[in-house]
Amino acid sequence: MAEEKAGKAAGIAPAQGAPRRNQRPLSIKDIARIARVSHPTVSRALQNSPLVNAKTAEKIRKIADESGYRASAVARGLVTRRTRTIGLVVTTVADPFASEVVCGVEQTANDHGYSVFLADSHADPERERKVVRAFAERRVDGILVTSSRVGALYLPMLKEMEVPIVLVNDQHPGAFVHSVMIANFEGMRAVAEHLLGLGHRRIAYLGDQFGYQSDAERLAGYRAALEAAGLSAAPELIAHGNSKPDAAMAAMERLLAARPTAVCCYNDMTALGALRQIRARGLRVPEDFSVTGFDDLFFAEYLQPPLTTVRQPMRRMGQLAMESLLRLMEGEESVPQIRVEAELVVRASTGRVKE
Amino acid sequence: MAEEKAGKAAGIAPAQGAPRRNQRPLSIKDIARIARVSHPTVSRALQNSPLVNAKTAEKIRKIADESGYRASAVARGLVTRRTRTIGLVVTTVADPFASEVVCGVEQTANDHGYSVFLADSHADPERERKVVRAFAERRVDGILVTSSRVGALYLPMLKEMEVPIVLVNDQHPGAFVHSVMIANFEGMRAVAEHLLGLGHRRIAYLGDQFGYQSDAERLAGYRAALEAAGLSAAPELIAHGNSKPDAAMAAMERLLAARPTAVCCYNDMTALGALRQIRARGLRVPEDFSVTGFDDLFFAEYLQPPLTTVRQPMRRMGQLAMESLLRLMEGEESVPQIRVEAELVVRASTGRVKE
DNA sequence: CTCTCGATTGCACACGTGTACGGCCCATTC
DNA sequence: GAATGGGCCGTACACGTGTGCAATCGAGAG
Repeated sequence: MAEEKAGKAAGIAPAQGAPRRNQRPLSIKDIARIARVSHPTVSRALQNSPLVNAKTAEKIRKIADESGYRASAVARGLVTRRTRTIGLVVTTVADPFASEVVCGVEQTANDHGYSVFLADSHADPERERKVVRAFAERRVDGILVTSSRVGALYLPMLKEMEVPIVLVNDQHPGAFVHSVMIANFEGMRAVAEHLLGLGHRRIAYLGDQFGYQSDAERLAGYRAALEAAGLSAAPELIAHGNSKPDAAMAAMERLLAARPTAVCCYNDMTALGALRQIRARGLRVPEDFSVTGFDDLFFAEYLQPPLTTVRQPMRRMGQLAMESLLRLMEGEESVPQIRVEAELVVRASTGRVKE
Repeated sequence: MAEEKAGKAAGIAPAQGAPRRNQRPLSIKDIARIARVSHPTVSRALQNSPLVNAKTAEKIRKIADESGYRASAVARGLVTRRTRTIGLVVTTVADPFASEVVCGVEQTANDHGYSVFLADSHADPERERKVVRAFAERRVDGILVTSSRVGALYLPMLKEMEVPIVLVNDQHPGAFVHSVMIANFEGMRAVAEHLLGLGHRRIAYLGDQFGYQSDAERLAGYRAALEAAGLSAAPELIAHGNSKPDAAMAAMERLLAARPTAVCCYNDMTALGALRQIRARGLRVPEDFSVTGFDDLFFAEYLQPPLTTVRQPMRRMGQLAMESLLRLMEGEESVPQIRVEAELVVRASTGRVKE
């Protein structure tokens, strides 16, 4: 374990200046005093209201700009009842899929003048309670969830605060919320068909036990492909991990006992573990065994061999989700559910079945 | 106190209709009316102030709890001048290193009642301006930066808002801020020594042109190891990318012309690209060529072969940074700079030099 | 019985911004 | 010359919470 130690900085003087602790930022009233007008006039001028004389408005804006005045979003939020703030929940930012979505969300949020509160739920009920409480107290205008493990009692809590909610890649049966989803069924069916086309007949499925709707749909896509080829998905060819590589290794070990020649993984993280286990068994990829992923995370094309997978436009999905949320926050009624196409990306981790 | 009827003259219950758009959350005054006390008493009761009678305080808390009251952090922030909010800047959340740090930061921030505003700078000056402006308007209590590409004029802008700042893994010469850093020099020296110990003599360095301080320190560590072994770092054995795999591929191609037998990469992302280029040249790792990384990102041990690298406790570093920021925000004067030890992790991507 | 003091509680502000409303000044119109 | 009206600006609130201060009440002390 790494230990930290205090750097022996040259001198005890972190003193960078005067005690500026009580220095408060200047307010609209300070600007008003300088410009010799009342503060409402300043307020209007800064909003480019047509109610103020063009000349004085210009003067006021100049003063505000030169003095480095920054309007308090806090005070404004209090009176307008809109904070221009959203809450973004993820299971963990450390997951590459979530990171990409967060990136897309943050970008479009900022482009529209919204700031985002980030919260990690870690799939921990206690922490989820705190997140909901925090968002409620912060008076966020909307909520966006990318947590794939939203608990049954979690969403209702969110619901309580009477604010629009958008989910990414998760849709509970009877959900009261909007969502942006990937075409799970079609995507997984496409990889399975790809493997069938390469001659594979014993194809395994390695899912995510916490994948809920997503896992169910992908599994269904896998099943559909097999059945269309006149095969049936044998129970011993199906196992579940938790989207972490080490759990995938364990699950893959069980699957190998059933002698498959290929495996469809729930996502790329799972494929990472599967690949390792397969190699540990002395099998070569793709000569002896084929592996597929889902997501097309940044590392997929840099693996050895590069991973055949299904691409999700993750950043774009974050953007779409945020755009839906923006419309909902504007009061629009008919914001549609969004379904994004998945794209099969064939690389070198899949090959013709060995004779 | 006079009992006020909350209902309007029309007397129609607003609880039914779909348009709950104007439904405002209940305030401290609503609770006060129900409890038949004044609102300051409610305020004090909810703060567990000893100034209110234990019985009434209990009653008030019960009412607040049952009615689902949530204190407005917005209003509180306005009057107390402290929002209990921090701004977190990253170059991009989509980078695994940043994600891990963010995770650590968010966790400890929330544990201390702080919410975090996340902002992506994307190393874009225009976007950086907007981030600073947003944080200033939101009246954040502190700022945390994990952007490895902080521009020269970016930090001064941050400085303007008179708020404590903590940097992670970046330290500008003459910096006015606090920071948490990894032992870049020692870490890179350790991997270089490891390669020297395996008999390598022509060892290349593949850096990050935007790594600034970090790159300079790691390069220095590499140099120090070579010189201690009586070697000198030839210029043709040094190249720079930008921490993205494809740029690393291009840089690695140039390096290979100098016929090295091993390469020290600035970080794991760089190693990803280097590995691919090396293989494209028909070289086997580690039989023909050795590769090392830095960071120990989640995928490092799942690469084929598993990557020898230097571990950074990224999440812990985020935690430490947040803890420093907390102390600074509490007004502590003597918060030390923090330096974290790096740990060499030897795996299979490095081997004895080929005869 | 009166005075004093401590325990509670309410009143009146403040925080920084937005906005309905009224008032002033000046030009135009009859 | 007076009435009208529009442009511009200030006054007076409101938003929801925190806090200094005064007021009230009851009990114990003298």
